[in-house]
Amino acid sequence: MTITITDVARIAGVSVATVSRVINYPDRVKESTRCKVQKAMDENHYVYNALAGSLGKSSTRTLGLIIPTITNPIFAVSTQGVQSAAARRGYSLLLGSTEYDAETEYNLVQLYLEKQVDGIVFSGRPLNDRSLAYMKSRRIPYLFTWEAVDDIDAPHITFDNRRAAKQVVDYFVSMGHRRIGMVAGRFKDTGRAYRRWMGYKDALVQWEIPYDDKLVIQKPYSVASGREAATRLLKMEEPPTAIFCANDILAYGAMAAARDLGRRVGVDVGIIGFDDLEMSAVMDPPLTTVRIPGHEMGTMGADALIDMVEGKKPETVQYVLETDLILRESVPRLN
Amino acid sequence: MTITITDVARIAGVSVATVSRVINYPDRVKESTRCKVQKAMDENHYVYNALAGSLGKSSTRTLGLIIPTITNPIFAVSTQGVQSAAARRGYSLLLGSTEYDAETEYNLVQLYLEKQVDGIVFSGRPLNDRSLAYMKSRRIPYLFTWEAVDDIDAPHITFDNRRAAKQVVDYFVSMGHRRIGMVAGRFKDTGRAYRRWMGYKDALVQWEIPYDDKLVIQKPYSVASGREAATRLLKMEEPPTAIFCANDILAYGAMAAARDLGRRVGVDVGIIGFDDLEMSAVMDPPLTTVRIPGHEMGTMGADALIDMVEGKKPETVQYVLETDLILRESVPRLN
DNA sequence: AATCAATATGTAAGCGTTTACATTTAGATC
DNA sequence: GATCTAAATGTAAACGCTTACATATTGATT
Repeated sequence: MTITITDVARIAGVSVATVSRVINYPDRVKESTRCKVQKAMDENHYVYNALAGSLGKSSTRTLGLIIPTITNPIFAVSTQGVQSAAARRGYSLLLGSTEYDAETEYNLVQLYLEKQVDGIVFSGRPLNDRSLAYMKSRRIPYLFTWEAVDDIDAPHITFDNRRAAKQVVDYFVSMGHRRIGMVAGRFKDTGRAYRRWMGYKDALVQWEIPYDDKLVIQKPYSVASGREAATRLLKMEEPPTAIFCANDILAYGAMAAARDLGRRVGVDVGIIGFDDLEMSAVMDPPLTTVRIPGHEMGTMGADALIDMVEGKKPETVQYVLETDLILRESVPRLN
Repeated sequence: MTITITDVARIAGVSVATVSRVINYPDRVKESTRCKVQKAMDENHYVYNALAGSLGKSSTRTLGLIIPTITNPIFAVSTQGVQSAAARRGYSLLLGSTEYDAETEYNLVQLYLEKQVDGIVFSGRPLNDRSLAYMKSRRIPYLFTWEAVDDIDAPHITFDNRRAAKQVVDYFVSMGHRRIGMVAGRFKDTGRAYRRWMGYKDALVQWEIPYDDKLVIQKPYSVASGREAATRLLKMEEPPTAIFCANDILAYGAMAAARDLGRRVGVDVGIIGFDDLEMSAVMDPPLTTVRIPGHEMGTMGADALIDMVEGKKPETVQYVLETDLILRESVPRLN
């Protein structure tokens, strides 16, 4: 029923090896026969079977990418980076999300290995130590993005979550804020959430502001939980004048919370986010936030991984990309 | 180097067929031998080779999904739907985006076919007639989401873009608006954009409002272009009192444009979006928009496709899901 | 103990490629 | 035209699994 390389060979009157060559190394076959074969393929609507092909070669020219969730637009941009860089070099992408679940992540790793991907890009530290152990036991390359993973001997392309978070709080302080709350991500979900909290604390230490437990609320990343958390903070007897949200999604929720309570963002209360999503610039007021190199991180990650796959580069790429605090109008200067 | 089914068989002292059976049909092998084999697999860190497996069976248990872009969050939600429904039934997903380019789409289809996917979910009508012809020439099932494709004999799971758009304009009219602009998507990019424009016109006809060319601007979907287009509309000598944006992303831009020009959304000018993204509820003011069944469309699409793949259902699923106009505060009542 | 039907396992031929190696062909050199 | 080298093509053995079919084992039934 389906036509194979063998059929094409028969029709064109050549051997299967020759057909395989016109597919893989066209310039190793004489032009006249190449045309004959090409014609036979076209006329019979031959479709290459990549499964069989990869079984013969060692490689599938496929990368696996693991992200927390596709639902947060920020992972869409890094994913697009990985995808486009991979495509540019002739690789395709297997995409999977963990939804912050360690077991799901492990299954994903296993699936990828079974599907014989040539390499895996992780977004952040693996949630599951088994995932890592599994990877190490195999011989395929992998790397980390989104978060440095110091204790693991693998390359990473990342940015400094802790430092970026500290800069946020530094800025609040420079605007006269001393009582600063934080809507953090859940530390058990991601190391990034934890690092950003560390950065928050670093700044407090530097500016000699006592750490207050009640000012920090861990929440999953969603608009609704940002709203809840910020509502709680703003309703305290002694509410913060500024709130650092661990990502823009949470910040949007926090802005809504402030409005609900009649506090004007950028006038009565300061809010800063993290990620610089496309929408942040058109919030009312425009949201001050940390721009992270999502797309770049993706492309560099894919490129570095492919280099490893193809044995081109040393295995110790350790890039730390720059972040920028984008100043907009969501932070008032306190008299 | 890598350990295969043959190694496992040798170690466990059984035949390869038996090993294959413990992998695929565990209950067809006696418990004692199953344990022996399992042990041999575990101790030697055997990893199943899905490539070789699929070559033997007919199926890869993999679906291909084609979306316009991963960058618009609304496709993230339908993608997540497809993904989760597929996973639930033991299928994995190959994800690719066309970026609204016909050639890219065709390449994607070709890639999927080469990778032997069991079926393909399209998001909207194929941009490229060759894609479609190609699909038809193969024997693998496919279906459409996001948009009915009447002239193609394939199932679809969709919603009525035209009707939903008409309801938007109906609502504007019911609030006293007669001069209504539209920031539309580009008709050449998607049929959905065109359909929504048709719905806009349907309403104008019904309410006997003359169609004015200058009130409709086609733009690619981005915040920036929404802002541009709305700016242009609002700066007209006789500006619209209401603007229908073909998606929420454009609407966010339009809201910013209104603010830039000192027009209060929901008071001086009405804006309605389309998609009901998570953020729309926390815009200032909260954005009135059309909620579409993105997640449901995804899950139903995947389920229907898998049914087809597995030969379970008639091939003529034609679901039209419901949309809802979510009334919030971005539309003023005109005196 | 013989018979029979399940049940469990083994044998070996695919699945559609790739590729090392062998063979043929072509073109250049004398 | 004989010789040699390089280029073009062919042969056949992998790659790691599945599965139809054959064979062996088991246990119930008589």
